[in-house]
Amino acid sequence: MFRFTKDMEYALISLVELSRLPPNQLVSARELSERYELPFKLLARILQKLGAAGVIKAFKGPQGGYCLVEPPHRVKLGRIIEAVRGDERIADCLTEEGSCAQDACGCTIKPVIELFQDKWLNFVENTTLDEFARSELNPERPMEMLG
Amino acid sequence: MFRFTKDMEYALISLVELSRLPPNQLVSARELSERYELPFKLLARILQKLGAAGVIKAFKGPQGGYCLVEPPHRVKLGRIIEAVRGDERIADCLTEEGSCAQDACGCTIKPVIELFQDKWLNFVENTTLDEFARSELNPERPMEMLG
DNA sequence: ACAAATACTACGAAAAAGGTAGTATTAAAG
DNA sequence: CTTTAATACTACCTTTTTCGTAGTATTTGT
Repeated sequence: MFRFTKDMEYALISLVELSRLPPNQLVSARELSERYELPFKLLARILQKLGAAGVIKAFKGPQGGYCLVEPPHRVKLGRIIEAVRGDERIADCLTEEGSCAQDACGCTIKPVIELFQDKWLNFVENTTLDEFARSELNPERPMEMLG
Repeated sequence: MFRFTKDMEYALISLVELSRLPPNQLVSARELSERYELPFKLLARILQKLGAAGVIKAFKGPQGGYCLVEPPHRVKLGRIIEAVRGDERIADCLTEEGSCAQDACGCTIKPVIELFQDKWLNFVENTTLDEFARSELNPERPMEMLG
């Protein structure tokens, strides 16, 4: 449990990159994929999820790409997880309201998981993208090398 | 990412149960398995891990079973995770010291993951078993029903 | 000696994660 | 209006992890 998935890793790499972008500038999936040597198609799909969730904005066509919708300090970690994973819950028996989905869900440990869920939510809702954006990434190919 | 595994669920159910045990009393894997309708062999293996990690103490033979080694407020969540999962890290590129295992680990996002890891560790090291033990469990078969 | 408990290991099925491929759609640029 | 470079979507496959079962060994109280 609680392993960092590639999906989340790629999403954060991309979002940190977007966080450093000058205003009105875009980065394409191709650029990100080459700079950090990430599988293009997979990365593209993740960016599409972030786009569908409204975390980033997409522009089609030549010279297209992505940019953030809001400034990094407004982007909560929880929203990123929700966009990439589909939801933020740590167990199936928890709905959005924090109660069992079915009546007889057989989740004997639900109260314990709810406590865990509360603590987890408090964590992801109080961590924002700018905290990550301050970290240094290590691209395989720096900007200068890419035409 | 960050899903509650069955291993952790079964471990917490067991540990909460052990937390409520009167002094000098034991609970066996069989009892726990029947009371909460958990797969016996799987549960036994998890308890063995907790035993090997020194979280609980095992007694063999008839009338044997398990009990906590320390009081619940001394048992950190991190120790439970470590016992059940093998380690507490959220990504492979993090060693115990928080640095890359290999020199060229290709982990471009390491600094970001380190930040995440710090926050995660802070969470699991500041949460103890007694917080969970206060929750109510919902056994399939209450004590009275078991002989 | 017997029975009841833990300890250990190997194996297999199911689910999730990680990745590839192909096609459709959009839009800028000539 | 054709080309081209970008995103959007879907289906499929491989690998890894999780989940569970089975069998055997070991310990220990009666």
